[in-house]
Amino acid sequence: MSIIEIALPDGSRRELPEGATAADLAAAIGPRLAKDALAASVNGQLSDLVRPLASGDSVAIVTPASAEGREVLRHSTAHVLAQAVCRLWPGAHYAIGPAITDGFYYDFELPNGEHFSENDMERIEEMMRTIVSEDQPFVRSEHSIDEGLALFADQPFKTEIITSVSTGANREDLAEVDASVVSAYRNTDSFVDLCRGPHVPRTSRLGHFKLMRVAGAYWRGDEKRPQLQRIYGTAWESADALKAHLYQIEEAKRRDHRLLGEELDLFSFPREIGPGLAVIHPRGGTIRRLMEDYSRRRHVQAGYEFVYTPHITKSELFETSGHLDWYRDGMYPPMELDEGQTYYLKPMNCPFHVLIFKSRPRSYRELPLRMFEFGSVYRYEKSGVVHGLTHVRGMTQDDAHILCTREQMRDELTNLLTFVLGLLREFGLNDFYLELSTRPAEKSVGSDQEWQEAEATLEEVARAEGLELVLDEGGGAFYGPKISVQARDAIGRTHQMSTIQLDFQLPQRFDANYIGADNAKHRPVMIHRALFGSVERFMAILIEHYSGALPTWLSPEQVVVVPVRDDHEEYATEIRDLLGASEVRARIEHADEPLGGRVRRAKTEKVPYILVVGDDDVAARTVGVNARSSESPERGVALTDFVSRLLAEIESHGLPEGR
RNA sequence: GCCGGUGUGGCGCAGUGGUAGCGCAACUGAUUUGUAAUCAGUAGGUCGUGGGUUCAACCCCCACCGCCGGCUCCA
Repeated sequence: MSIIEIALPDGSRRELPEGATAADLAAAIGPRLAKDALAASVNGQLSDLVRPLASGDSVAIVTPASAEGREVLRHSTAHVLAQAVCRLWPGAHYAIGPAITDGFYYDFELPNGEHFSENDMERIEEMMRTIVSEDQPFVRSEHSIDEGLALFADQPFKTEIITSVSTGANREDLAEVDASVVSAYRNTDSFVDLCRGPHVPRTSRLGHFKLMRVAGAYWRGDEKRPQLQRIYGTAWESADALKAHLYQIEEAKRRDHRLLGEELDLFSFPREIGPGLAVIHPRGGTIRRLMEDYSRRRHVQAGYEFVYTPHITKSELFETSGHLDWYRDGMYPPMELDEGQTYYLKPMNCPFHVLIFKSRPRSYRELPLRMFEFGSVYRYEKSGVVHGLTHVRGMTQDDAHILCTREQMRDELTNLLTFVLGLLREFGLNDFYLELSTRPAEKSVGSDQEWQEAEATLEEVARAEGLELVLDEGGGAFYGPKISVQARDAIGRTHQMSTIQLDFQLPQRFDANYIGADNAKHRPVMIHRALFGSVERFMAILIEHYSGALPTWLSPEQVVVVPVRDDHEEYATEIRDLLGASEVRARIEHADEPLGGRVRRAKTEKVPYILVVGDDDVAARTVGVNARSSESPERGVALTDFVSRLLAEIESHGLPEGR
């Protein structure tokens, strides 16, 4: 018998008899690996353990506690879900069931127009556990298109997939797959699923899963096609990993800005006003004012000028800008006035700013012209997508448009990116990566040269910042490339923050130009940019990032002074007034209930500093400092020391020196 | 928009085809207190809205509204 040679990830080589499988390889390496092995990665491609290896293959054994391992076991768990549903609802159609981040889903259509309800999850889960305990094998088979169609004759979604495979409709999937063959995985005589694989060897390798929710999902994501029911689940390699994930979900719930917004009395969505339209309460208003004030200050320093524009406009403006052509669905319906004029609420600020630029002839000496506005815009978001402050119908953008010459573009972008990151860091976000969206494949405006130059500049600028850069090939708008700053929050979620967008179209549509040094007309380049994105959404992200415990400089209330008895109130008042004189937001919690209760209230309100003052403090002009950030209170701190500490913290935004 | 869930005093929840309850908050009074809940009392709801079934609906049915989860992470 001949010998094959396999390369292992550590660079070593191992010889195996011909016909050996990845399972054999794992066994040859060690019993523990053999027991752990779920699948294999053969020359970078995931494959089943039982597939024979060829000489020269480089093979890595895939184990459960790895990204690939989880992907495989999640995908296999999805099959178990499908089988469970088919057992409980004979005749059910199953569509697709991939592994996704943290879990899997499967889309179904039940017979007789039946629907899952939330209560069914428990039954299905039970059936899944039965299937796991039956220790069914996953057996791969390969079929011709005709065989495949016969095998899945009663599964319309599967037959559609097979047909699309055979016609090569799904190119990217099949780059390396023979379009005349499909594969299937069989668990039992009665359950087989069309699938590329790979899968775990047996169902007993699964088990740490939980069905999370049921949701509607259109077949192929297309609203015009049938709506299926999607069951989402999560699956992990161990009970502990599952538990940790469920805990993480709980943690995210605890931080939900919608709940904290209510608890901390920051904002609300009165139903009298309408979905996605928030009112910001005084406490939330303080946060927002501080955010905006700080942003304004930074923008002034960075050479921006402030402009103000109306909330509504004649339709003509959005006809010229082109928004009515490609953004109409996102706009509130028009208002028809008596004189036959049509007005729209603005979904974007850019055309207004272009008009300011165009209000008189411009010289190259005026450029770059940087116009900033906290611009409130209204967008008619679909009713199902509005969500807290993050997806609303009325919001305020920290919007600016820079008009500059092409020669200035590079410097502007460079400075802009530094500016953005600097500003975001002041709010305590510090884990970023960048995403560059390049020219879309189909239609786009602007010359090749413009695009290339802009993309190259954005890329260069991104690299100069030394941040991770993710390429979103073809993801730019048709009118220009885009760079977006993504930030990771305290629990590792990423949020798209700032966007910087080049625009070759708008100056052209409005025929905006400037007179150059050569005394000829030139077209300026336009840069759209929002740093917070929407002020409301940014506020929501901060609330979640900090679990509502905003840094002292942003806290609606910074200090609560708690006199022990009411004869300490005079001293407490003095402290409050002293702080007030430095614009510190402080209030007194009067001595009409026990100290513990008053401290507790201030704690639940997440006030950064509670100052307890009693006999000792009045005598020595000290305070007892109970800081939000510390486990135990500090007694006898000199009042002057506390004040200077506090002011320094507020001034520095609580960030370390040399930030 | 579509699918599923949900809607009870300001907030968090209970509740049953037969006159609506608890905790917190609020208000009043007492309590004068050294670091996460002092005690007592009072008030507050046409049970999301509109229809229907019934002798009787918060509960059952229908419609609408709001909110929650999701709706191309692709055999």
